[in-house]
Amino acid sequence: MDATPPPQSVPTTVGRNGRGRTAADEAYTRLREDIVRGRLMPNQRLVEVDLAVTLGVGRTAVRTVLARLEQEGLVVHEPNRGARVRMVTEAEALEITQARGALEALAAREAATKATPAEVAFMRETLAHMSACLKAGDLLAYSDGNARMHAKIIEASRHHTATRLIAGLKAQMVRFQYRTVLVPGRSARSFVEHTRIVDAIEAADPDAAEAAMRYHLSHVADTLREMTSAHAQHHASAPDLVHF
Amino acid sequence: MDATPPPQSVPTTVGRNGRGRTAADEAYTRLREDIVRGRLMPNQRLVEVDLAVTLGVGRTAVRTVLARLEQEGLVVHEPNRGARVRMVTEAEALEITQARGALEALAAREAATKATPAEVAFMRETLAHMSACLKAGDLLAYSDGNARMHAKIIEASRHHTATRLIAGLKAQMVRFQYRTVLVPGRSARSFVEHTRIVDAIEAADPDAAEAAMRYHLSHVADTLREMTSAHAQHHASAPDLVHF
DNA sequence: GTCGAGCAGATTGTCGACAATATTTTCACC
DNA sequence: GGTGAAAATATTGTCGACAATCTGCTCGAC
Repeated sequence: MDATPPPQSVPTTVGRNGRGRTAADEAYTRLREDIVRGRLMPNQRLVEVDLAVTLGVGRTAVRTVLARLEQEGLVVHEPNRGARVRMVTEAEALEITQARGALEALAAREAATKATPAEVAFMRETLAHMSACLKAGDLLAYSDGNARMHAKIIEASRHHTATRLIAGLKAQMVRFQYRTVLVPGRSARSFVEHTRIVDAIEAADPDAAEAAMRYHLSHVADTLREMTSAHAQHHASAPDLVHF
Repeated sequence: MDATPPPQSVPTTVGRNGRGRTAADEAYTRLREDIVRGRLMPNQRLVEVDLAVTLGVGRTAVRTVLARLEQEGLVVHEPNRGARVRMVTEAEALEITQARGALEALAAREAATKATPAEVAFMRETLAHMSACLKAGDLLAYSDGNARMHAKIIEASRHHTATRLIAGLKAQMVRFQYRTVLVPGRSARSFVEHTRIVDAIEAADPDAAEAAMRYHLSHVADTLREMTSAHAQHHASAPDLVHF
């Protein structure tokens, strides 16, 4: 009842290997998603055979997947003692936010000299959309627009290294993005800050763009810092969203 | 003569597993070193069986090692086509330097509030040592002191995330550190810049420390930019060193 | 002579089995 | 009844073997 029925081939996820995508890659994507989306709790043990069964691949594949995830910082692995989902403390979350901020400031600077008119136009549209959401009081939609905005700036920077590093940092934070603060009144200020950033990018002024982004992100970090100290007092307070 | 003699155990590198260090870890360290130290050329193919023989481990271990190195950005891996040492272009080197600069600026900021008196003292000593090297014209020794200084600042920041990211970026650059520029007169200015950074850290002034580091690193990036464009003209010019 | 089909050779992807290590349980002894 | 050794269990570390895939080459048709 609990043993894998037959050792007969492996039609589980495979069937047809989706063009160049190996089964291990598939497993990597799936497990990564499970961790990032929070379906696997922090500190939860990751037993190789269990994962192999779940993901429909051999233990070897699971092993390389775990190695990748460890290097990525999503998993910790002690020799002979197995792997666990990495626990990200609030202090670490602050660190990650700071590092991400430093890199996004660089991205903004680069975007100021490299963004195409189409990209700037997209930013303007997003800005308008965000403004509308703000007026309508739809903070969740505002947060989405916010994410799109930052993604566009990063894309416009054409800075492969910064993009890669930011993506990695973001993955470690997703758990926190689901329960981060929206301090009352923060949205309005956030919107103004974003407007300044786009202005600087459109004006092709790298220094101004970097400074504006830095200013914006320092506020985000401050907000996060306040949140964590508040969190220490009354646990599980209001449902929150940080506005980047 | 060329086949591994007997399937008898594996005393190759092992003998006694150096306390918690698995054979795969050993292999990882060794291969990483070989890439970083330049013993393996960029774009060189990394055939799994060959590496297995060289490193004295099985192919499975090699495979996880390659997965880690790929995630780390030292190796590229195409499905069914194997792995190669990643080729870092000069444009990418500039990117990496910029990203590293952004993170080191953050580290300097943190160091300003977290450095211990002992750490500041060490920086002062290093500064004095660098000054002496400069007077003696020993640029190689100066470069060493320079590296120690930056390492100390990063350590003093106690910023685990920034430290980790910087280490990763550094590894990708080592090949370039062996052939980067020392523009005439750069050392003297570099020394002044370092002094300002340490001053700010000692004064526990985060803004000043970050600004000083940013100023310093922008010069490094400029130098690197000039070098790469010059490199395009007359290849393999003077032996060079970049002063961070 | 050039082009494509088809056939080696080499290399990677995947798996199950065995050995080594850590963890838990059992049980004899004080 | 508590304590420690020693077996039993669970899990990871490692390997070789087989299948799938890619690469380069040969060879026949046009």
